[in-house]
Formats: sequence, structure tokens, C-alpha cells
Amino acid sequence: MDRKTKCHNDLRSQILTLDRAPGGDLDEAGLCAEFGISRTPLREVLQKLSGAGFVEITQNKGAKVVSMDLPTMRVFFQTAPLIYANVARLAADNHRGNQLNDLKDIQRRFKLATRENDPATAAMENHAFHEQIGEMAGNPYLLPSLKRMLIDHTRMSQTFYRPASDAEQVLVTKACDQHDAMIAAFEGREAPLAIDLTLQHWDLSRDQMERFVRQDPLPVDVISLKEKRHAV
Amino acid sequence: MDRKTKCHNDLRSQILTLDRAPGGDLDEAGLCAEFGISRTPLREVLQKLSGAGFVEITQNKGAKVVSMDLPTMRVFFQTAPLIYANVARLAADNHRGNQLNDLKDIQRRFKLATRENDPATAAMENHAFHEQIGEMAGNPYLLPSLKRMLIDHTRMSQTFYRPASDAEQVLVTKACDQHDAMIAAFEGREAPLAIDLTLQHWDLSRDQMERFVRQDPLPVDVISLKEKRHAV
DNA sequence: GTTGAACATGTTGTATACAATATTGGGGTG
DNA sequence: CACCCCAATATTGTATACAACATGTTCAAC
Repeated sequence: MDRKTKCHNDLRSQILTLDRAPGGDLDEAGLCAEFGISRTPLREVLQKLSGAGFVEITQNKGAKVVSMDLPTMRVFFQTAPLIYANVARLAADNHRGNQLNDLKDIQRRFKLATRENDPATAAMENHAFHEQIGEMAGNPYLLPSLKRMLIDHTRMSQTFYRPASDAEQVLVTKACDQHDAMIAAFEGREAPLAIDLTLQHWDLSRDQMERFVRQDPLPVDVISLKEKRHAV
Repeated sequence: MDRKTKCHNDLRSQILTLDRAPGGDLDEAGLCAEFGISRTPLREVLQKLSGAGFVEITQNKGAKVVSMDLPTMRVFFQTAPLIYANVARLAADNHRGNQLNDLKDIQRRFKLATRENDPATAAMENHAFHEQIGEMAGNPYLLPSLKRMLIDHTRMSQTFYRPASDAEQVLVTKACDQHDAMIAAFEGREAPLAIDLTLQHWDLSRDQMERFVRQDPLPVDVISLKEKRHAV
């Protein structure tokens, strides 16, 4: 794979796994050194990531990882069922060709990652699973919204795949089973069932994510001292 | 305004007004000469437009205006009410500060453009009107979908603001009145009414746009002879 | 001690030259 | 005449040098 593409993919997954903190600075020179490319292609990568909602670029002030503030998260929880349910319905109706097989492959890798206790991979494969459902829906208008939801969904789910207790491990297994059930619904083109399973899956995620949000009284953002002072 | 920004805005509005044909090629050297900037910032503009769904970039093959094929348009008609209605509801609930005043300003300019028979401006102000409603909704997850819908909506509405007959002029006036009614609904924070008016407004647009689509038996895309041969 | 201005430094934005990749056209072969 | 290969050309991708802008620091004035 070409270094520019690798840079794009690495940044993307580092953002999704919270390896790059929300609100964190993305210094051009540093990233150039890190990925061994010059500033021109690096800036194009940042532009692309900005278009996809991973990064925020400010004129003359550089790029940051998109932040995750609490008011926005409230909007997230409000909006997710609408998008997810509609995408699931469309996916059941419209998927074609090898798309379902690709989904099964992703699910296989997802299951493996959860079994082998590889939380970062599990989170990324779960992301890929839901993005693939978006592709199956065949709706270029809804897809950008879905992708933006998935960014924050995956970031908030990071702790989910690092189960501390047995009870939490059970939830991961349950999520995995729900994926299997969803695949079956897509295969049978049973749209109402797909919607229902999707909403169940959402309920599970939501409970987990709300715990994640509540758990952490500190803002998820990296806030510079200066900005903090302004806030006071 | 800086030349790079002007380049971005000009390309954007030229695409929306069909001045740049869907599927049409965007040559870097040509655009550089046209806007008096070098290739580096021009490419960044194209990246940005690509992220917003105005332009498609293919590796080593340059940029094109996003195409408008018939299957996608079918998806458009299927998806629009969902997005528009939900955005309207959220806008009624969540708008704040000067957002409503900004909307009124846009509506004023829109009305003026329709009265003075300035179809391109009317189409752009109508676009701005609905984009502003998107801002008022305060939902960063739904907004990208709305914006993508509006791109094709505005492109398909181009003939709408060039009314040939009196009967068509009546429809434009009706659309304008609906905007006023929507503003009133937002002002009173009457979400159900806003949804209802939005769906009525959509019905009017849809009839008009379907006529536009049917009217033209040739594909809206610029298809090269080579691609045509492939299709045969 | 605080404020403000000027300078020094670092970071981002742009232009240009060069490299890599597509496309086109011509000549040769079956 | 059709087809294919190869060279010539055009277009896109990358690196680098320079310009513009933002930030942080120093020093002087109050």
C-alpha cells in the first residue's frame, strides 16, 4: 500500500480507537516525519479526513481531531435510531452481489477479535460491519450521516470491547449474536426484522455508551489551558 | 474575498446551477488559469468540494462534477421526505439566536430574485434557505445528508425558476408563500406544523422535479463516447 | 505589576519544479 | 482493415522553497 493511503488509514483508525484524542492537535510537520511523506500529500489526507468528519480544519490554524462534547453526544443518541433503522431497512431491501458475503467476512473477523481479546481490532471490525450495511443500503444521501454517526459510535464504544467483568463479556457475546441475526435477516430480505434487530442492537450499544459517558466526569476533549481559562 | 475562497464558491454555485454539467470534467490547469491560483490550493478546493459531495475525484484521473443518474434520482425521491421532515422538526425545536433572522434575510432575497426574474439567484437563495434550516436543526449528524440532498435538489430545480407559463409562475409564488409559512412555524416553535408545511413544500418540488426529469429523455450525465461503447 | 508593542519563532498557505501515471497517435504486423 | 505495441504528449501526484500568518517572548512605559 502506498504511503499516502497508509497515512490516511492509520490516522482514521487512530482517531476511531481514541489513539488520537478528540480535540487533539494534528501537527503537519510531525505527521510528515511520522509517515514519511511531504506536506502536500499530507494536507490532502487531512482535507479528505475533514470531508469525512474525522478532522476539523481551521484557516491558518491547522487540523484537529473532531471533538466530542456532551451536547453533541445528546444529539447523537437522539439521532442514531432514525438513521440506523432506516439504513437497515434499505440494506435488507437493496443489497446485492457480494455485499452480503463481504458482511459475513467482516463478522467472522469481528468474532475472532472478540474471542482473542483484541479490543482495538474488535472495535474497528464492528465499525466496518455497520459501514458495510450502509453500503448495502445503496443510498448515497443517507450514507454520509451514517458514517458520521459511526465515527462517534466507535469512539464511545472503545471501552466496550475491553470487558472488565464476566457480565460485560456476556454483553459483547450478545452483540455478536445480534450481528449474526441481522445477517440472517438481510439474507432473507426481511426488512421489518432487520429494523427490529437493529433497534435491539442499538439499545445494547446505547446502555453501554451512556455508561462510558457518565463514567468520565472530565470532558472527553483535550482542552488547552488557554481555552479553559476562557471558559472560566 | 480571497481568490481561493472565490474559486470554491464559484465552482460550488456553477455546479448547483448546472453551469458545470453533471459528470463534466474539471481540468486542473484550466481552472488554475481561470481563477488565477496555482495547482496546490486549487487541488485543496477540489478535495473540499469532493468531501461535500459536489465533486468526484478518482486517483490519477482527476475530478468531475458528481453525476446525476436516474437510479440515484429514484433514491433521492425516496429519501428526501425523511430527511427534510426530521430536519424541519429539529429546526423548530432547536433554532436559536439570530438563526431565524438570517433565514428571514435569505427569504427576502429569494422573494426578490423570483420577482425580478433572476432564476439562478432564486435557485441559490432557495438552496441557502433550506441549508439554513439545516443549521437551525443543530444536528451535525443529519446535516451532511441534508446537504447532499440539497445539491441534487437544487440542480433538478433549475428549470423551476425559469417559468415558461403563468401556471408555472403561480407555483413559484406558492413555494414562496410556503417559505413564509415555514418561517412562522419556526418562530412559534410549532414542530408538527413545520413538518406538515415542509412535506407540502416537498410535494410541490417533487411534482416539478419529476416533470424536469421526464422532460429530458437524454441522460443528464456527460457521457464520453468511450463509456457509451463500453455500455453497449 | 500590568499592559502593550515590537520582534523572534514556529506553523500554515502558495508557487513551482520535477516525478509518476494516464492518454493519444502512429507505425508495424497479422 | 483491424489490432496491438510503443513512443510522444498531456495530466495528475509529490517534494521543496518561499510567503503569509499566528503565537509567544522580551522589554519598555505607565
